[in-house]
Amino acid sequence: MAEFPPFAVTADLVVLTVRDDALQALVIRRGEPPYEGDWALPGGFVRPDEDLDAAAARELAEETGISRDHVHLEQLASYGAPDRDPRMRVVTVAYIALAADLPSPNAGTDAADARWQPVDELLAGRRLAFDHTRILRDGVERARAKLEYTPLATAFCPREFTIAELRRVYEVVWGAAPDPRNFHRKATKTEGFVEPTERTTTRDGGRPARLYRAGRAHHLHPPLLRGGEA
Amino acid sequence: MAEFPPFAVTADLVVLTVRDDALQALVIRRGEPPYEGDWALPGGFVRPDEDLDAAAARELAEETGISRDHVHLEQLASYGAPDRDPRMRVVTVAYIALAADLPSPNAGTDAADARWQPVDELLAGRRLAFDHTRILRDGVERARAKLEYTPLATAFCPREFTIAELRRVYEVVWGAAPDPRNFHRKATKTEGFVEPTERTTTRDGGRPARLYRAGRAHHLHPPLLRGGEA
DNA sequence: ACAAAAGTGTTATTATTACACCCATGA
DNA sequence: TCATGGGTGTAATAATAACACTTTTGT
Repeated sequence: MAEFPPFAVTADLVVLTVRDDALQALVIRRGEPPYEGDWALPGGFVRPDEDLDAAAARELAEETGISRDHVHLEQLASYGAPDRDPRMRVVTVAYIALAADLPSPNAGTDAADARWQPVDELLAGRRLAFDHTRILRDGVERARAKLEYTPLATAFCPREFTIAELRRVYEVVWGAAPDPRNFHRKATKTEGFVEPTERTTTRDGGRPARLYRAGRAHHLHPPLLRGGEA
Repeated sequence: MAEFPPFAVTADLVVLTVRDDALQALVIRRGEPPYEGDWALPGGFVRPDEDLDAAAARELAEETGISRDHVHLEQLASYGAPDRDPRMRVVTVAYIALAADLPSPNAGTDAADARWQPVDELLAGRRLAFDHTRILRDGVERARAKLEYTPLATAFCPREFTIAELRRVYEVVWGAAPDPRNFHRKATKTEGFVEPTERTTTRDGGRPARLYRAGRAHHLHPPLLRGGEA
């Protein structure tokens, strides 16, 4: 029908992991203008016959080699200010991807230079290309909020993990450490949060810790609340 | 940059209100193919120099006459399956708009026929055009979830309202009635949820009820939880 | 006086917090 | 045996849920 203004549509990714006791995001150095040489979030054009989620999964695989089975991938929000890209009118559908610390930091084929960087540094000091600082901030806030009332923290852990490893996710993402003893009870007794295996490990030192897998719940009841807010 | 696949981008709206003791959504009858004669969510193309939020606010004003100051408007999600519109490749950025019951049900200039309809009926029986049933379902679920941990229920109330009116929002949106006495305490004592005025009303019958205004908080601490979930 | 809805008090149950303390391993 | 972290017990506090009861209006 009729006329309509043409837009470019991209899928961009806030890929988060817990690495070296910090929440880190994947950033890619731009090889061409605009913002040449600056760091940016990974992403690219949605193809003509591709759904948005599929585009995000494809970009994730291209830039990191992570397959869709090993991440939590969810749509974050869309960004479409008229001047956000000086070349043309672009609407970006942003996704967050949460993954366990990965074997290879950057195994991309597409990216000239890709690396993990702590989100605190990315949000504080340097500027990312386009409005990617804003997108990253929104993605981190989404992840922080969802740790409260969903079992999403397990997405940052390998397939089998100890309660202490799960707790470290909360420490790092929230920047505040829950009490280890109370956290243990909460995690093991909240229905569907984690499921025990028969195996144990001593990789964290001390007494052997039981290994768990992610449970089946989509929500935590009751939630794990951070302290008061404003 | 160079080549990129062109997309049409629309902003569509899930406009919700509490009306006749039911959660209702605004739907518009389509005057042309495809889906001619079917009901659809209001919305339209984003203009070449318009931000996404501005497009949503403009469509809302055009279809309902509601100004941005009198609604809660927030981005919901984007939908871009390749075949969701048979005419062309369209990505829709969906918004939810929550408003108090309105003076005029439909005062649109754009819409041939617009009306409020209970979301239960829209989600159960009839089919909306395109993937709008899915979008509506997602929007309703977002609203339900946010009532738990934000003061968003006040968005469904007029500027001054009684605690009973606020409680009826929860009754209708959740389909479960909180205890009036406990709800009263929770609403009045949770920091920033509601603020008392000097005025009272007897419009609900019985003893006069104090009128309140929406508070300044963005989150409820502690949250108002629905019963258990799966 | 009565119905109807507002609002307060009280108690049992449940969840959170802050610890003391024991357990099982490696060195 | 000691250090290290895993895991359980317990008591104080806070939040929730259920419901008796008083208050203030309209009719």
